[in-house]
Amino acid sequence: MRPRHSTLTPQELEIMKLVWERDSVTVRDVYEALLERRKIAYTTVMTMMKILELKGYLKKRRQERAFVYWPADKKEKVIGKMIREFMDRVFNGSAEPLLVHLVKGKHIREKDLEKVRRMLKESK
Amino acid sequence: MRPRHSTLTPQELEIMKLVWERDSVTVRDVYEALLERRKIAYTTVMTMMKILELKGYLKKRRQERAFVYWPADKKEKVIGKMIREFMDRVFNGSAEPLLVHLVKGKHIREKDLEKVRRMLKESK
DNA sequence: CTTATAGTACTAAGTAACTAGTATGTCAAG
DNA sequence: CTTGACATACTAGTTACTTAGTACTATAAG
Repeated sequence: MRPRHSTLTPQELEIMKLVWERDSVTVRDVYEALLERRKIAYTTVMTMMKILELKGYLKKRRQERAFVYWPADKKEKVIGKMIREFMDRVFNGSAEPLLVHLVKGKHIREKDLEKVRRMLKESK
Repeated sequence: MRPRHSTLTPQELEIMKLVWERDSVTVRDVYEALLERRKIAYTTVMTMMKILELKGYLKKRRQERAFVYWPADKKEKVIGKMIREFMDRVFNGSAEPLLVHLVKGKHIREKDLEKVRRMLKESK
């Protein structure tokens, strides 16, 4: 049996990002935002948001005829879990090799490095 | 249509880690290593490794009766791509918010922070 | 009132991911 | 020579993920 994704799937994340940007949304709001990037059906978005509600990422209430959805948790909390899951899966749970990759690899621009240096100085 | 995973799936990664640890392996090697953690069928491992070869992550040659597999790319390269994919998907491609999460969140132990400070000092 | 619009509910279906069974062939032991 | 061990090849099934069509309902416009 295939295990269920413990965090947001790619498409779910794409929708959640839009919701977090807007605090509360209708299916139509998300549909129109997604349409600007790619072809997608209204009912597809509806299905995805129903799943997100089922999984506990969205809450909803009726407002007139349509449902209004809003995030159940703060973005930082959910993203934090995704980072944790990634570190567990890829680096067996330790952050250090991830940091080494980020610093040694070409992943970071100099501007970002400077910001991290300041953050680290503050958290000393 | 559902898009194919551009990087290693969780189960694929689990196998690749074992291969990288050992340089070259048979299906049986991987099978026995996986068995120590969970119940799995020999043919399941074989299928997965065939897929990994098909996707270009493994190479193989016949050695006597069995195939011997070895990694097509270095671990650092593949993991680097996974980090890049993660940053793209979750943070729209920028490393900075990931670093902020790592430093501000509870993800890093003090010992690791110290190591990063040293690394950053050297890369100044 | 009829019709267009906009929403939900329900159903369906394709593909990737994951798992494993069955068939087949080869080699070594007895 | 038969049998057991062990390898691959082929086939197949389940579930998650993703997408979307169709039916139905309620509201608003003409």
